[in-house]
Amino acid sequence: MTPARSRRPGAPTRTERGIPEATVARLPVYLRALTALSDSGIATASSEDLATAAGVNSAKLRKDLSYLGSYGTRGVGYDVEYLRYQIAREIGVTQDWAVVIVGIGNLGHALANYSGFGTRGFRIVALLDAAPELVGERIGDMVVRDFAELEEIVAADRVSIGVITTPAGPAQEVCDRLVAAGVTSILNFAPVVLSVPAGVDIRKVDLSIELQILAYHEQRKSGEAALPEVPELPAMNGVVTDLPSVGGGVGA
Amino acid sequence: MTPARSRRPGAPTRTERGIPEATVARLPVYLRALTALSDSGIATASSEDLATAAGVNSAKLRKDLSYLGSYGTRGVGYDVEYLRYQIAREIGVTQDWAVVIVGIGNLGHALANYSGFGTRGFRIVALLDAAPELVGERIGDMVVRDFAELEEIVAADRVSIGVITTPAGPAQEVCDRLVAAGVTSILNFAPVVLSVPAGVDIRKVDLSIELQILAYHEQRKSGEAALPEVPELPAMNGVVTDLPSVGGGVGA
DNA sequence: CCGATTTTGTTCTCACGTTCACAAGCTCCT
DNA sequence: AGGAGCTTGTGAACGTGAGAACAAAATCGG
Repeated sequence: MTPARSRRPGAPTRTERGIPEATVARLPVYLRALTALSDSGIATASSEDLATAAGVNSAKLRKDLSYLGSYGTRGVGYDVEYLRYQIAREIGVTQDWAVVIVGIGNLGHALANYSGFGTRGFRIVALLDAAPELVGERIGDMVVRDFAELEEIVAADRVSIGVITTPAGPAQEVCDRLVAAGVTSILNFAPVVLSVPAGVDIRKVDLSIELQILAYHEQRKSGEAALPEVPELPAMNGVVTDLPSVGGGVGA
Repeated sequence: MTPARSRRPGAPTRTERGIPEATVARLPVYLRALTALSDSGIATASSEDLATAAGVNSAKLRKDLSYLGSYGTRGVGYDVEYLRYQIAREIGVTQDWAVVIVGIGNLGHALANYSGFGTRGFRIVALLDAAPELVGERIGDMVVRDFAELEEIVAADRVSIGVITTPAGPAQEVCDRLVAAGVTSILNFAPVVLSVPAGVDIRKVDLSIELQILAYHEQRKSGEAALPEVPELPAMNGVVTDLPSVGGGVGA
C-alpha cells in the first residue's frame, strides 16, 4: 500500500489567496478589536496587544494576518488604521451589501432594530413577511412588505444576502424562494437544517443549540460522579416525551 | 535533523469519557433530528437516515455516536426513542437548567418570548435589567426585575447559566456580576470579548460576525465567473488570478 | 442451520488547525 | 556606525477532525 504521495505531508494547501476558513471566522473579531483600539486613539499595536483585545493568542493572530500579507513592521507592530482597512477590504465590508430579512417575529424585530448592521457594511433593504397583518407595520424607518415582493426587491437592489427569521416550518420554502430570486448567501435563525444548491453559502445561528452545548459542559462540572452508567436496554419509556417538535417560537 | 517520532501519529487519545468538542456541538443537532423523526412516527432509523436529517454524512454521525456507546443494532439501525434519550442524557437536558437573561432590549425581548427554551430543558427564571423604566414590565408570563436582585435570584433558583443581551458597554460588568453570583456558563450576545476566570464556560453569538463571514465568501463568488458546478467536485483550488495584491493603502 | 444482506462500530489515512520556536528585520541608543 | 532590544513572519511539530473502507454483528429466507 502506501500510494506514492507527491505532496509533502504538512503542506498547508494555501493555494493562491485562499484563506483558511478558521481564519476567515476570526477576521471580523480582529476588525472589531482594531476599531475599538482606533476609537481609543491608539495608532499602533503589537500582535500581543491585538491578540489580547481579540481574545486569542498572539501566535495565532500573527499567522492569521500572515495569510493577508505582510502588513506589520517588525520591532514596531501594526498600524491600527492601515491594518483595519486591509482586513475590511479582505472581508469585503468596504462596500455595502444589501440584505433582506424574512420573518418579522420577535427576532426579526430585534434584527431590524439592530444598529450594528448599517454601520458595518450591511444595509437592510427590506423586511418581509407573508402575514397580511404584519405587512405595512413600521419598524424604525422601514415598513414591512409582503413576501410576494421578494423577487422584485432582490432584482432591484441587487440583494445577495438573506436572513431567515421565520419559524422552522416555512424556512425551507422561504430559503428556496430566496435562492430562486438570486440570493447566494443565507443566514438562518430557524431551528432546521436547510438544503441549498451548490454555490449558495449558508450559516446557521441556533440559540437552543448554544445552550445545549453549555449544558453539556455544565453537567461535567457539577459532580464528576454524575453520569451513572445506564443498563443495556431499559424500558426507555417516558423520560423525555414532552419535547414538542422543532417548531416554535421565533417568528410570526 | 528529522528526529524519529517515537509516538504513533494518529493516536486519537480518547481518554475516559471525553467527547470531542466537534462532536458535542453536533449532538444537539442529532437530538433535534431524532425528535423530528419521532414526531413523524418513525421508530427506527439508519445512520444514513439520521445523517440526512441532520445534514451531515453518515460516517461522521456513526463516529460521533460511537463516543457515547454502542446504542445501535447492526443490520437494523437505531431505535429513535432510545437514542434520543441517550443523547439527551449525555447533553444534560433530561434535567432542567435555570437561566437568567440580562438586558431586556429588542433581543432580550425576543429571547424571553422564544418558546424553544422551556421545552428543551431550559427554564428562564428571571429577566433582568438595570433600567428603572423597564423593571416591572410584563413579557409573556414573566415580569422584568431589577438587576440588583441578581445574586438573590441565582442563589434561590440555583442558576448556572446566564444570557447577556445588553449592549457592549455594560457587558463585561454584567458578566463579572454573574460570575461573582455563581453562574458558571454564559451565552453572550453582546459584541465584545468577555474575559472570565477559569472554570466558567462562555459562548458567543454575534450576528455581525456571521454576516461578515458571508460577505467574505460572497465577495469571492462575484469575482469569478459562474462555476460550472459538477456534483462531485470537492476541489476549491481554482485558479484565482484576480485581485491585484495590495493597492494603494491608506496613507495614514 | 447456513448463507445472503444489511448496517453498525472502528480503523486507517489524510487534511486542517494550533502552538512553539526562532530567524529576519526594524528602531533606537550609545 | 554598530550592537542591543523588540516584534513580525514562518517553518515545523503536534493535536484534532473528517471521510473512506471494512470487519463484526444482527436479521431474514430457504
